[in-house]
Amino acid sequence: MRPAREFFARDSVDLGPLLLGAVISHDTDEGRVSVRLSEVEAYRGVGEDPGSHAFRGRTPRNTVMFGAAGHLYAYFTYGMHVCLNVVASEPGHSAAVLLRGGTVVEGIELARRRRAGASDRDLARGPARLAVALGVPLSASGADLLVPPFELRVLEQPLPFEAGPRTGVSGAGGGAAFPWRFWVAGEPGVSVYRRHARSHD
DNA sequence: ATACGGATTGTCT
DNA sequence: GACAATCCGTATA
Repeated sequence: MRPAREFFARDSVDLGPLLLGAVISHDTDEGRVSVRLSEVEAYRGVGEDPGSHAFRGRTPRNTVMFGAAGHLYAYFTYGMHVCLNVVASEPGHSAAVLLRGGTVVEGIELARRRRAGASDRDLARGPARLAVALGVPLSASGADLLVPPFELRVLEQPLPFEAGPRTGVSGAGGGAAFPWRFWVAGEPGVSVYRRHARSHD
């Protein structure tokens, strides 16, 4: 089903699992690519989640996290990668769900071109890879995911899922204190867990 | 104005 | 398993 905006206006930790099995589509003049999500991570807001971009309050970058649910929060990181989030929670709050991985279910030829050299399994397996496969640029941050060129369909019946520590989050936001990484067991689109370089102590 | 490090990935060992 | 790539956002002065 294509959910109404209220569907996204809830705690990101609750929304995350509901996005597993959902299909996100993006249209460009090159065509449509759709990805079925198999892994996500929840981030909460101001003062409550040290791993969140919104932890220290509103800034130019994270402003869209404070806006309406169901919009796209895209950010640039490591000097070269774009990652995508679905904004959750309600206006004035700030929370989002990071799309960490999935499998391409439509437009696989276009996705292969965008991810030249990657195996089919790796096309959208990982947050930055997923953004490339879908062809979503950083400039799309703030876009409403409920209207074209995006489409988001979720399952009527939520899938069983597993939860664990978030990947790549260092410091107080990492580790078992925030087990807000959610994935569908056995799905090929689940990324390899790589402990953050700085979590070795 | 400057310094630091990152919600990652690909390549090499 | 280890490391480089690469540049923007944020904090500090």
